[in-house]
Amino acid sequence: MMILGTTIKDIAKLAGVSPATVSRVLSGQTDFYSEKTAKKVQQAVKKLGYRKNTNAVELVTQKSHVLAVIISTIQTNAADQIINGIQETAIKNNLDVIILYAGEKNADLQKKALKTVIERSVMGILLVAIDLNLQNEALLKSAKIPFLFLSIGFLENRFPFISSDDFKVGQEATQYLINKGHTKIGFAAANSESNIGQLRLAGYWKALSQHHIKPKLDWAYDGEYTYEDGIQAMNYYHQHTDLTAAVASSDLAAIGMLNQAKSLGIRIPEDFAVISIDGTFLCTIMRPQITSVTQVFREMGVKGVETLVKQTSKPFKSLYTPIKITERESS
Amino acid sequence: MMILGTTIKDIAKLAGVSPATVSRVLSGQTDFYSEKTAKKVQQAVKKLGYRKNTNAVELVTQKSHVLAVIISTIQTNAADQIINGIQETAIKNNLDVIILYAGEKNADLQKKALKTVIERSVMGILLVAIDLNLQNEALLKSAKIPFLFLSIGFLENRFPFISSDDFKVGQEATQYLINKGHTKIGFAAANSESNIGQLRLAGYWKALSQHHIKPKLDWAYDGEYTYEDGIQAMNYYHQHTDLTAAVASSDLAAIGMLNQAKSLGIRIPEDFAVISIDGTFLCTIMRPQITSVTQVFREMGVKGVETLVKQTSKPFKSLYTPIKITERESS
DNA sequence: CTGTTAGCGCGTTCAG
DNA sequence: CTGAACGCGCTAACAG
Repeated sequence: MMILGTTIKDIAKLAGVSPATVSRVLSGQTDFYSEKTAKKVQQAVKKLGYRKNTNAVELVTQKSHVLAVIISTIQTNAADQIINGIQETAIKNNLDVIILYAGEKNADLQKKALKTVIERSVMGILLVAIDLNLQNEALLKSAKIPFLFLSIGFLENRFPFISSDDFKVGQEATQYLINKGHTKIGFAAANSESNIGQLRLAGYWKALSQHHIKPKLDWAYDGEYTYEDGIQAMNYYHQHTDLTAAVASSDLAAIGMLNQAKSLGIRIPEDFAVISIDGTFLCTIMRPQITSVTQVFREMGVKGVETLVKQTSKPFKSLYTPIKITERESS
Repeated sequence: MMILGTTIKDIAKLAGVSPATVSRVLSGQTDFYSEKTAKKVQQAVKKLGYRKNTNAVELVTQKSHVLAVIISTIQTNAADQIINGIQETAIKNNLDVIILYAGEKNADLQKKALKTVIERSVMGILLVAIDLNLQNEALLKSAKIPFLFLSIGFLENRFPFISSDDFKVGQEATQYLINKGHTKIGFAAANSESNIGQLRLAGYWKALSQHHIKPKLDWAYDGEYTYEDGIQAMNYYHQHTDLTAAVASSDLAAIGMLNQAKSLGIRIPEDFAVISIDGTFLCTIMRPQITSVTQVFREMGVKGVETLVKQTSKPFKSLYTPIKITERESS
């Protein structure tokens, strides 16, 4: 239920001017009205408690200042960092930000979120860690609203994105462990069905092969970034392999590995080294602190908004943000 | 920039009917049109790729199906649970949810978020862990939009809210430690300037006094729910007190205490017991796992939406959600 | 069952 | 500098 408020007509009447004049004053069009009328209008506004009707404004102007962020369920604060970057940059550009949750692998929720923002004709859409199904891809494209994927990359530039180079992520993580003297290196919670997972695995294999290491098939343990997947991976490694180190596909997965290692009496990093992918605050509050391939999530958000704002008619160029190894205590 | 799409007029023309009929078909008003016309309309829609203009709809109907959630960046672990509850319940009630970040103690950001949702005349506003300043309180009230605070309570029913009973939170946490045999009990990162902090402290003192324990002034160590505050509290306790246990005002603060204890060679729980307030997943991934006063954040979200939906003209009744002690390894 | 008319609140011509 | 008139896209009221 919407409560009808005072309109520019009401305040026009009270101020003794026309609605058009009120509109000019309120939308801050300098030099199109006299000081005197401006004051009259502002007094009337204060008295009646006017509030703008954005629906009407956007309907007539055919423009929106709203930037929509569609996000999948947050498990770590990676998304928090991205959102902080988005928010800050949006403010600089005079944009309002609305965030919609699309759940996790829930096509219906995704669709609902997409429809919501499309039907409101937002000025742009940022998709954070969203894995769209085909139908929703079509929906997104048909809307003709500028959009950009964040923290998720695509092959062959299927969609514009800003993310880490996940091949390099896998490669550098593995290279780091090799440099530490390891030769039997796993990849835990690899998520091999996703683009990201495949790219990281490819990087992992590349690094191994560069050092003439032949990975066994079960060195890559599948999973989905979760704490539980980390636990299971460590369990499996312990029972079935002689690995001495592993890359974990997320901070949370790494924590699962650490905890399970402790349960099994495996010392980290003496018996087993772990490097995680993400580098959120979780890495620093764990003991041992977790070495990570650190992604610059905040920067993804910043760059994402900037790209959308500078948007011309030509398509976006996708962009890789830098990664770095942050050495801590788990390796 | 908004791209003009096809309107009901366009599809009306193609289908050979009037815009009103198109509107009826599209808004699913059953029994107000024939099968035949419905089909004609739907074909035209498919061909032209129509998408609804929600601004126009809301402008004319004076109604919105959008529920706005304003959220602060603090407590983001808990906020996830609240949002899940909100989202799920919103879907059941055919509501769209938009989330706005209001930063942390940032009056300008708060104001911006409030204005954004107010000027869009959302059907309701849920404020999650938001501490409004006076000016923004006035803004919120003046909007005449139903609202509700979540996870934050007020004295004297100044605003409607759904939260844990923070007096009880402080009292039961303390009582738990007393039951464990402790008599020298601190309260870390107490946040004594906030309503919540004061209520919890009051509960803490009550529990102590019920057992004839006279707390020293410096047993309550101030702070703001953060990891760093937890570290500092433990440091202080170690240097200046002979406490054997403490309540931590958040899971993150508790983690800070645990880590600092480890650095100082203090064993948890043998030398020092900790119970944290919140009970998010952080408690279970730490080693030792952290005993907590567990709040039902998800339920706050569910109840919040339900309350807003059932809203009549009379004011909300505020509501306490249950708490429980979840014993783990830190005590 | 369907078309016509009117108007939601606002910004924007176009005259004055 | 200001007002009158128009229309954004849509639904609701009222006829037919």
